[in-house]
Amino acid sequence: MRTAFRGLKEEIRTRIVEGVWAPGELVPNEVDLAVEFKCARATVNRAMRELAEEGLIERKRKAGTRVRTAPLRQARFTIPVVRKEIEARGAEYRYALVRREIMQPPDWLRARLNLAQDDEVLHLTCMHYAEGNPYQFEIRWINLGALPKAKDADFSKVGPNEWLIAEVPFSDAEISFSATSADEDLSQQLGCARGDALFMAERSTWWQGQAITYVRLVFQRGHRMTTRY
Amino acid sequence: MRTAFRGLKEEIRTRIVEGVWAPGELVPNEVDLAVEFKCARATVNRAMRELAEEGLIERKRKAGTRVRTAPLRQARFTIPVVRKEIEARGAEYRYALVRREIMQPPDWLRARLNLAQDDEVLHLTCMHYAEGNPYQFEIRWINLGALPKAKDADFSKVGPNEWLIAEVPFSDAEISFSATSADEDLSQQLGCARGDALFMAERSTWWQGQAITYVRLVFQRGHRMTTRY
DNA sequence: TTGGCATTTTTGTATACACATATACGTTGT
DNA sequence: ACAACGTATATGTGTATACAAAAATGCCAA
Repeated sequence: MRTAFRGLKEEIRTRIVEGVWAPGELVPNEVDLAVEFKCARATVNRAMRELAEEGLIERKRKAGTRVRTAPLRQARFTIPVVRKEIEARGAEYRYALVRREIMQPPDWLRARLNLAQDDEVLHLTCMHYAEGNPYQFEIRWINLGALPKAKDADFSKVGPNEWLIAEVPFSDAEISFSATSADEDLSQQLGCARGDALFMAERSTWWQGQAITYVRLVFQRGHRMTTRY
Repeated sequence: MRTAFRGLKEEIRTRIVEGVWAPGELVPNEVDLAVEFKCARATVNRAMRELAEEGLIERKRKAGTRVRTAPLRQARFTIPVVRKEIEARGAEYRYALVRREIMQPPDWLRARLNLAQDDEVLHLTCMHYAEGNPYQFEIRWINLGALPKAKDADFSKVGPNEWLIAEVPFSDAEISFSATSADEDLSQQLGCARGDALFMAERSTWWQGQAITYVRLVFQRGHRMTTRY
């Protein structure tokens, strides 16, 4: 309980999880709590605001603050750079460029990224290894219309992800997770059987309304993405 | 720009994404920004604190605030109740209890939930349908040692998830996502071929140090979990 | 009864001020 | 050269105060 608002937050949190303040019930207002805890209203306000942010309580002017009946369960994932993810586990990271090709985008990609008629794309496939074992297969397309520099970049040593982060650090993205079946290519690269179920992430990235890249990341067999909340 | 700190936040954000303040660079300190924007330092502080929370900038006392070189990419998922998820899309939701059984927990479950020697578990399997089509297969174990009430609950109309949310609304959980291959049971229930790759979520739930439940949620073929960030 | 308006309560935001705390950096002493 | 120490500085937190904005409530009039 180093600081007041933190202590307050925890106190309120325990009162809620222990059921002192039941779901749906009205929590005392800020002024009353400030009196009870002998602090300023601003301090109560900060504690409550953060708890609302976390989805534990619901606040409305005049109506007051109440404990959520159905708590808003939300989990937060940090999307790691694959190299750091591997190194964080104390494993040795290795990268390899598998294929590189400049091409006209297929229709599905043109639609997905909303590309212009004459935009070309750089198509890359890469492998990421952890401790020598296949870890992640990366299939990427980069919009050369938005990022012509990518044509001259050397992706044999540094993966496109890290290159892009250095080049376009702040972008909007849509990410989705799903399962996919290992085709011939995937089973070869990831060292698994054809038809194995693999965890896959797809990400489309934009910067100032322009499509930058679309990537599929297919993980080794048995991969799990975990978080607590 | 309804409120000052929001406007400030957006202004700072654009300066960062547009590259006015480059990655790794020091941004002006709170006092200077307060002068520039003609507001109080507390207002600047709030804007900056939230941006740090979002992973855009990094703050250290005395050292100042700098733009993150590798922006902390983090996505937030709201974990929905399956019924609401389906109804939110305007589809009709239907639920069915497939199996119900009270049993001794298998060893792997005992280990995972850290169960006592004589704890029994309620094993349930259920189906969730959207617009009449299989949507999600639920395989659940509830620790009767912690929640004896569950023995008498009627899970034929309301799914165990919704029952549990009403019963133990605020719990800690660990969730993980992966891919699994459809076995005989899954392919039957979800109407897909054996061996199909399916997206799966697993969740272990605790309340005050006691294991409540472990559940596997296997989704229909082709399911995606998507978010923007 | 019902619709609309004014009142009042509660949270939301902003300000000025104070002090705490971490820590980069320069200074001093060996 | 290097370690120890002190100091300055930027962020972190807390308080008192003020006004704004939303919205539930009650009142009044048609």
